[in-house]
Amino acid sequence: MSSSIRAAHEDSILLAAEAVFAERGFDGATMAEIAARAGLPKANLHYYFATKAELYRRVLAGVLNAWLSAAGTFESSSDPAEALGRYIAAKMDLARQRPQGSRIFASEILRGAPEIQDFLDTTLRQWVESRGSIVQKWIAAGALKPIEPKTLLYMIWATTQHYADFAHQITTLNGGDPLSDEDFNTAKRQVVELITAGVLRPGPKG
Amino acid sequence: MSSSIRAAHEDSILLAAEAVFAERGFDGATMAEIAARAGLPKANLHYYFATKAELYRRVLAGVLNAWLSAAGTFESSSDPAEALGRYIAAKMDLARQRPQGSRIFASEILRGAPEIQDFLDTTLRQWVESRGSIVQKWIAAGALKPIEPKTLLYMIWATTQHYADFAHQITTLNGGDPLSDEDFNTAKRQVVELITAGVLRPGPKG
DNA sequence: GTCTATAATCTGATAGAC
DNA sequence: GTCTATCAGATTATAGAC
Repeated sequence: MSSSIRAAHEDSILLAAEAVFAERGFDGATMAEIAARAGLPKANLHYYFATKAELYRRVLAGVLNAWLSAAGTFESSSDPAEALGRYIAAKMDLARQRPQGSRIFASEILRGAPEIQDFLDTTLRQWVESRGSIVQKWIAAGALKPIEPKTLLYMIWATTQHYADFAHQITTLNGGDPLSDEDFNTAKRQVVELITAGVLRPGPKG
Repeated sequence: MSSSIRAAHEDSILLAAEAVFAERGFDGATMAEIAARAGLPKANLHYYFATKAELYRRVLAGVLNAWLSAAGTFESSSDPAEALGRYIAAKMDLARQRPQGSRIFASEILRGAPEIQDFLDTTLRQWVESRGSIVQKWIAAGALKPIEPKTLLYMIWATTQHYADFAHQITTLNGGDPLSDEDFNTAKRQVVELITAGVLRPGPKG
């Protein structure tokens, strides 16, 4: 089945490309390094992906899909602490499990998002508006302190994605060792608690 | 005075280089674009800076100096709310006033910090340890909730630097216009309040 | 579908006249 | 100190045999 060979090779190229783009950025990545890491001759990449930019866009599509999957965990609920906690935890897990995707996204934004401006303008913008409405509803119900919803969202994105994008710095400050699962889970719990404690309106019991 | 011509040209090259490195990253930046933006012929850059890497390192040195300047605002104090609030505000102001520096730093960390590993290992590590001790002291005094100091520091860094590193995304989600001074100052106040409210131990008055 | 050779382009860096 | 011309190397992409 030639189609399964094609699928298998595309997958291994995309996997290698995601790693190289994450480590070197779009301009720093070379087709030669991607080919070497995929275990294929360089010319073979161009058989499956016409250009470096097309390969990059395919990698980005996978990154955005994973982002959307975590974004789907932000659900309306009468309990904002539970809803926010679940979303923050999902974003922390995504940063832990797919750090390369987060780094590629960060690098793309740093460049001015030449390849994903449409995603920002449409999908992301609608998502932010709909989730902003949920936050506004919680505020109106007296469950959250008054706050610009985007400020809260940015803090959640920034903090969770930091564990992927700045993992090298975190490792250095951890004495050279990557965060253990235990340390990461402690951080995840503390991030959830710190943010929810910061936005939840103190109840009548103090 | 040849030395003042030299200083003036070095400054204009460094200024142009900071902009280009921030927009394109190290690999994406070209000496030709830096020269064009500095208003000098390309060969002239090599007269003042032998290599692209040396020019990049000089730019990075300025970035780290600005970072250290803001870091100095984190002082020991009997009032953690005031000390943390001042530090967070200083970091927000730095992100607003020198976004390019923050972006170059982020890009450098994403690459694995090949040029500033020494800074991370020495200066930054000592700074984090000393400030971590201050946070521990506040926790022991019952002023802050128990938390790993690095988790708090990472949240502050991530959130404040997000306003520089992800400014393009923020602009897009703001309808295409950069944040106004008013919106930014509102965000700054809310970030300070959200983080301090999250870590401060509720007093006896609730 | 695979792979070697190579074309075409870009870019960092230098030579050398002024 | 300045600047034009150019070299040398790297990199994307393609040609064409197998």
